[in-house]
Amino acid sequence: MQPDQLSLTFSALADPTRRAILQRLSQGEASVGELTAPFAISMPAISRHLKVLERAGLVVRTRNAQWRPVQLNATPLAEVANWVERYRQHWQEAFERMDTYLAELQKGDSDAKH
Amino acid sequence: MQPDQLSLTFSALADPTRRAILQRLSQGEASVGELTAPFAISMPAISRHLKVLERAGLVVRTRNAQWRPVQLNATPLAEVANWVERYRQHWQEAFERMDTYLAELQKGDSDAKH
DNA sequence: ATCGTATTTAACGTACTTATTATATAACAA
DNA sequence: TTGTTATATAATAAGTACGTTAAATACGAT
Repeated sequence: MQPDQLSLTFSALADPTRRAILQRLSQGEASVGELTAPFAISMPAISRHLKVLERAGLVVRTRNAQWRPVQLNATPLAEVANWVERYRQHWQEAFERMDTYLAELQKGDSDAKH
Repeated sequence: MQPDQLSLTFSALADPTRRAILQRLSQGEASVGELTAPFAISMPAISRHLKVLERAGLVVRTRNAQWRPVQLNATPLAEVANWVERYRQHWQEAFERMDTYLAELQKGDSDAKH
């Protein structure tokens, strides 16, 4: 049973190296070597990360001589945005409750000074 | 090296069972038994999923007699929304390019009929 | 105390993830 | 052809994930 697209996307995003790769690619395509440079891990490791991103549809790879430029494909992120939006109301309410609570705490504090 | 919060959140969301649990909880708190019922997996398995969600801060658990009601905490999703928003422009452009391409294809088709 | 219900933890198996180093492949250049 | 550069794959190892069943724990009721 292969995972659904959304699970594939979330799982690809669950690694900071891969998110950094996506961020780099948001500024334009890059070769595997260029993507490896900023990290302290080997090129094969990056190559595997790229495979994960590719399987999730988050990058596409072309070919240019001995380089294999990697490009961002952000379209799977639309589904992520849709999914998370359903919870916006919930977290906003939670933050409001937190604010109210902190304000109450503050009030209690200044009362205590008297 | 423990994972950062965002990785923890994405990784918790990368499982369809856990996402279904969150959806259920968005309608109100539930016991572990209630959360297990809709699934074809054992209660210990659900209990583990809940532990993952708890570690990611996506649920909180209270206590009520022998029940341990689980509640949604959507606040970590705010960070997810922020992260993904940075790519909105990219996927919108990609969809536009796709639309343009499909329109071109369509035009080519009708041309071909002549 | 003992029993029943709700839930967690333990023990275990299997499969996946992620890294490493060493080797293979692909394309260009001389 | 031979060498150089860029990248991928193989082999291996350690750690994590996720499911199962069986046993432990926690609480309430009798």
